[in-house]
Amino acid sequence: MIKTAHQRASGDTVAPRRDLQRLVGYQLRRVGSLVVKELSRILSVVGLAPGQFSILMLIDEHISCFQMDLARLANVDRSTLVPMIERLVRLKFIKRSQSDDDGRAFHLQVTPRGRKAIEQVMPDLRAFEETITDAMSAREKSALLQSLHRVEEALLRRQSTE
Amino acid sequence: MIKTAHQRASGDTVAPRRDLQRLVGYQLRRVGSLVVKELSRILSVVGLAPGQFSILMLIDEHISCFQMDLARLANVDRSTLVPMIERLVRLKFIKRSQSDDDGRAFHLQVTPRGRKAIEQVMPDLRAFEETITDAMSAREKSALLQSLHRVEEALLRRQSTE
DNA sequence: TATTGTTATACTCTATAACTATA
DNA sequence: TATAGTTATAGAGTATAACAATA
Repeated sequence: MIKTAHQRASGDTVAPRRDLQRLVGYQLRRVGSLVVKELSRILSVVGLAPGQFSILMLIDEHISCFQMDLARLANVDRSTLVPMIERLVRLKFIKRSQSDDDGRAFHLQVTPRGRKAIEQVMPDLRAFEETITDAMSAREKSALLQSLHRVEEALLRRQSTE
Repeated sequence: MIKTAHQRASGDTVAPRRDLQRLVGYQLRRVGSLVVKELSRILSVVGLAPGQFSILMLIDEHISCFQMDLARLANVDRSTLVPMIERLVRLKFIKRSQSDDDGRAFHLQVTPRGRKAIEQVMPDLRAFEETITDAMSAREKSALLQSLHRVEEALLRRQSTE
């Protein structure tokens, strides 16, 4: 009695997984992409994608920073930032102003409109946080966060020594 | 005394982060993208990207599955799979054979060559696992993995109720 | 010479909608 | 009608290399 693919439910797979699920790297990638998918939905009400919003948040936290600062903070190449910054400027969520001290660089600042977008979306983001840490105790939650920070540091270390 | 962006070291940011680092969702996305970056490097020796390799692994674990099975297992749309499958077939890492029971569907199976690619890359992947769980005890590691599975389940639940 | 930012280009991952062939 | 898979298309995120302007 053979089932079609669509007749198989989630827990009813073709064969058992072996060790894929036990790989932290695999699981991080998997969960990361699910998070992005959900964030896309939430952030679409202000017209931003997850990456763009995270840049907006970083600018908000680092008043009057340069793009090179952001590249380092977000762990991306400076060229990656260009279209994101462009998008945020076009939506008038941030303001660029040439630095007096350095003619090559631009100060980036969140505008009131950008602040409003952040505020508008925060309740949903907090609800999202609640969802993903649903069945966890406060202790578990902070352990998870700490582990994630450790993984991040290990990855950054590894990256810089190559 | 103003520093240029490049003079600022990693721990020496323009202003302190506030709560971004404490958001599990943000941190998962951040770490997820670092993982992908590193996996890209590791897997490039067999000519695969992280997504493509994860599909190869899933096929290996679910002998003779259909693309619809994979879509569910990998949490992606069936159309997303097409170019990945194509790539794996072109590299002769998997084999497609039409199902006798269902003329629409194809059985997917890893070839010896595909197995070899997996084996070739496993040592580096294991070393990568070591790196990212570097300073963690066995207890911490399994707690992290468990938390990640919980987050995944919560996300899948949320996704399916929309 | 080195740095900031841009441009051109390319690849991966992702989805939606419309399509073909089969059930 | 519904399902398996494809195609066309689009957007997001990522990087490398070469460039202009400035330091």
